[in-house]
Amino acid sequence: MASPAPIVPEPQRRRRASPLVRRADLVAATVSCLARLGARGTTGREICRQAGVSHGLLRHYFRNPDNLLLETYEQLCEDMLAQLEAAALPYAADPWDALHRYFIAVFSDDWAGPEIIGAWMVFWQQARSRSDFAAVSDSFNMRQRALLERLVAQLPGRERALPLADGIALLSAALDGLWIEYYLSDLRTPRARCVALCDAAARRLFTA
Amino acid sequence: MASPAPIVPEPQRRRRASPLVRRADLVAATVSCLARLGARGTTGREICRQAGVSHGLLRHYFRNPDNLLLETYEQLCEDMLAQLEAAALPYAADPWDALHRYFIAVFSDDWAGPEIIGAWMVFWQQARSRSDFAAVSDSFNMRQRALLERLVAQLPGRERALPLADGIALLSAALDGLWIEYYLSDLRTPRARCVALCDAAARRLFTA
DNA sequence: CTCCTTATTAGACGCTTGCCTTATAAGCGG
DNA sequence: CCGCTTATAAGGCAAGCGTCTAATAAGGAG
Repeated sequence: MASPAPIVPEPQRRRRASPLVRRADLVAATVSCLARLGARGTTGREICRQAGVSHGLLRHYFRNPDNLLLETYEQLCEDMLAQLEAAALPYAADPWDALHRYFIAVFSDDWAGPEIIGAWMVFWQQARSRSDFAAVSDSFNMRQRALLERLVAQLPGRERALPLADGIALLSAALDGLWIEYYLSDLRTPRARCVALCDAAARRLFTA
Repeated sequence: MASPAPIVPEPQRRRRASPLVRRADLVAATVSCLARLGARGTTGREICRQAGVSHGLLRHYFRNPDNLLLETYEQLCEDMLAQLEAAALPYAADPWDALHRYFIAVFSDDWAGPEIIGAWMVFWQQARSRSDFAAVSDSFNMRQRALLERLVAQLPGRERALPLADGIALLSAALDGLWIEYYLSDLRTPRARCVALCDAAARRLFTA
């Protein structure tokens, strides 16, 4: 027989990490948890479990789990916006191409990947009841909309069949809708088709 | 001084109700809870609290809270589909008008009202991880899509700028996107504008 | 009116969560 | 090499949840 287990189990490894790294770890674990387990399964303890740290550590970096959630939301939005701008803003001879690159970026694995996309749904839900989440959501939507407007404004063609504001609102809505569709079943509406549909919608909405 | 409270508090009123009524009560309470409190706040006990029954009763009608959730989802889908059909299918001299009525029904207070709309988000979320919810979601989407196809097929005009399938996919996506938009802030994009945008999109997508 | 089904309540149990406190050691400054 | 900061682990506590069991009465059948 093996010797009995020690009464006091030797403490877990404690490799000390830079605060910034640990915060990033926790944020990443939060996204993963939200995507995999949804709002109900995402608890402070579960996040720490996934991050491989003791549950006491959460409090050391964030006041409470909700706070971590909010910060995760902020960072996800920030990252996505930065990436969208990086993809679409560089000069392109053809403005339609810039828009196309924007569409591709929207459906990138970095935001719409199976390990992430589920988190957005939770955040949207929070945005309806919690004002702090709503503020982040509003800011994000406004900035994304502004970027889209900027891209559309570059398109050639003076006469349009639709008021510009309507066209942008519709394109934006279609984008969101396809996103949901992709979210619900990434097989039924694969990424390539989503992008192609966006392209088609843009042509149809912004040319006479 | 009043006499001391009895040791055994007299049991709550027990008015017996028909099983069907009680089930409906619980389902209604579930929707309300989901909309008001989100996925995290919607617990079996909270639902019963809201329905005004003891928490033991849930088990009497449903095997567990998750089961109640699923049944609620099914019923919500069923009701919405029935209402959409009732609104759009009656004969109209002008097929565009039938489509218009369909749009109005989609944004009706019965499904998109502030006391309900939050529930959908939770269900969508469940649909990603739980296969039984996914099945309901798939069925609902297919039937709704079929209805939309039927309405679009009635529209006049042979030549179209877009493949029909693309047009329907885009219109459906725009519908969903506007729905989200309306969900996130029913002030920013009021119902009337949502419907108007849908009308505009349909004209633009299904005429040459 | 009585009895029997069953809708309903009440409570116990084990588990998990969030919050807080305490103890420990990792790693840097001296 | 030593000591101080602080990142980290561990555990206790109350509250809430889901599950299950037992007790009770409401209301129709006879």
